[in-house]
Amino acid sequence: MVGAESESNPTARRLLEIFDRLLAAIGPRGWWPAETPFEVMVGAVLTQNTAWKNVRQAIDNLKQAGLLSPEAIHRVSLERLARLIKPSGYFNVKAARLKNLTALVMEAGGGDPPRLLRRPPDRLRTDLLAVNGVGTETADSILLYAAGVPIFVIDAYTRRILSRHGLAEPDASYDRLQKLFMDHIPPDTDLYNEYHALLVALGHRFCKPKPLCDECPLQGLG
DNA sequence: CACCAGGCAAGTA
DNA sequence: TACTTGCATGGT
Repeated sequence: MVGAESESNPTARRLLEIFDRLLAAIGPRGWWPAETPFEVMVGAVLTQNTAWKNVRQAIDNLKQAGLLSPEAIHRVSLERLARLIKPSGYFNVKAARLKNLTALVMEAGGGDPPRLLRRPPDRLRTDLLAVNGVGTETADSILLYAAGVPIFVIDAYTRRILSRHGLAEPDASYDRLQKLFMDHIPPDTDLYNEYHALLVALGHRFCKPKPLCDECPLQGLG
C-alpha cells in the first residue's frame, strides 16, 4: 500500500520529488557527524538553536578533555563542563542539560548508551522527552541518528521549506509536520536520515529567512 | 551595526 | 492551550 500510495498520492509524490532533487543537487550528507552514539546525543543537545560550527568547537573541547563519555560527564563539575562547551552558546543551560541526559544513560543504560538506545522506540522517546532539556527535535534526532529508529526529524528549516512550498502552514505543530512525512514516506532509517540532512543543507544554502530562490534546486515545485 | 543559528523550558493569562 | 521571554556564542 505504501508503494502504491507513493505513485497515486500527490503529496507523497511531491515529498519524494523534493528528496530526489535535493539528493541530485546536493549529494549525500553522511550524517550524523559523530563517531559514537553518545557523541550524537551530546551534539543533539549542543546544537539546539545553534550553528554546527560552534558545536564542533565545543565537542572538540570535550574530546580533548576526555569528557565524551557518560561516566566522564557524570563526574565533571557543572562549572568545568559549562566552560568547555562555551563556544556552542547557552553554556550554563546546556551544561545542565548534558548532565540530565547523561543521568538517563547512567541509570537506565548503566552507563552504556547502546543499552539505553536498544529500548523499544516508543519507550525510548518517552524516556528522552522526560529529560529536562530534551524536546521533540532533540529526542527524534537521537532516535534516528543514534538509535537508528526510522522517525522523521523536524526542525526550523524543514518547517520553513514546507511552508514556502505550500505543503504546510508556517505555524503547523511539530507533530503535524512529522506526520506529514511519515504518512507519505516509507519508514526507512537511511531515507529519513538523508532526507533530514538534505533539508538542513538546503536551509543553510538557500532557504534562509531572506531566501536565495534563484539558484534553489527546488525551483518550480510550487 | 543587525541578524541568524540543526530548541527548550518556565512563566503568564 | 497559546503566547512571551531568557538563554549566549560566533559567523555573515
